[in-house]
Amino acid sequence: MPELPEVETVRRVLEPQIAGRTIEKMTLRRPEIIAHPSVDLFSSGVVNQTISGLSRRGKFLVMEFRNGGRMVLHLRMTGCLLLTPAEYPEEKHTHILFALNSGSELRFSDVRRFGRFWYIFPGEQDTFSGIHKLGIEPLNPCGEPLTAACLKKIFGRRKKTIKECLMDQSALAGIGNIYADEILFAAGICPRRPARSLRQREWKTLSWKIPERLRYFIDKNDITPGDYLSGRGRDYRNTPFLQVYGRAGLPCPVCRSALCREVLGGRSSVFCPNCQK
DNA sequence: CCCTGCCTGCTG
DNA sequence: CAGCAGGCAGGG
Repeated sequence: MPELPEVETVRRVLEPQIAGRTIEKMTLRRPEIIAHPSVDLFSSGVVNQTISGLSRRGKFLVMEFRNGGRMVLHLRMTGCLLLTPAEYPEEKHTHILFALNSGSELRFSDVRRFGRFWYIFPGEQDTFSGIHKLGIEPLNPCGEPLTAACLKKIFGRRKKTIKECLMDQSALAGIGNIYADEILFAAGICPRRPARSLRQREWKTLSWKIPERLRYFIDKNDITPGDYLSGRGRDYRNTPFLQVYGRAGLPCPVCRSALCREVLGGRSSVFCPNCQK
C-alpha cells in the first residue's frame, strides 16, 4: 500500500479538505499507536489546534498546526487515513479519530497496527519520528533534480544490491518494494546487481527514471475526494499500471519473457531476466 | 550481513 | 494449514 506515490495521493486528497479546520476532539482506541510523547501530551498538543497544512517527507505525513506544532504519522504497511462524515460507518481497526469543526472526522485505521503517530511541540526539533534520518527526497532534493552524480555519490561504492539501496530510507526517501521493482524494470537494471557495479549511463538512467516513475504513478492515482472515500482510502488505482510487481511468471510487457521472482534483502522481487541486465 | 518481532488477513 | 504481504526497528 503506502509508498511515496500513495502517501502523496493521501496528502493531495486530504489537504484541501482539512486545511483551516480545527481538531475539536480526539478519540484514541489504541494508545500504543502514539509513539511520542505521552498520550496525554499528544492529546493536549493536537486538540483545539487549527490545521495549516499537510505535507509529506518520504513516506511520512506531517500535519502542521497554526501554532507551529505538528503531528507526524507513518502508515507503515496497512495504515489508512480517511476523512468521513461524522455519521459514516467506521472502518474495522479504527484506532484514532479526530473530530473537526467542519463536522467531518479524520480517522486512522490500520489492520496490522504498525502505523505510528508523533506530536512535535512548536519550535521543537523532530528527533523522534525518524524523519530526521531520511535521505534525499526524490521528487524535490533541495529543489534540485536528482542527478547521476548524486546517486553515484550516495550508492556508488556500496556492495549491497541496487534494489536494497533504492529502498534505503536514510539515503533516498519514499521508495519501497513495489516502486523499487518498477523503477529498476523501467531502467533495465537487474535488481540483484551490486550498486558499485553500475555504470555511469545506468546512474544517469536511474536519475531520471526514479522521478519519472514516481510522478507517473502519482498521476495514475489521481482520485477525487468522493472516490477516495468510497474506496475507503484503499483504492490505489495505479496498481493496474504496475509492470512487474506481483506479476511473477507472467510475460514481460516488453519482451514477453516470463518475469522472475527472487528474494533480495528479504523482500520479494520481480524482474525481467531478459530486459534487465 | 541476516534474523526477528510487530499484527491481521488473504491465498493456495 | 503454512506462507506471505507494499515497513521499519532492534538485535546478533
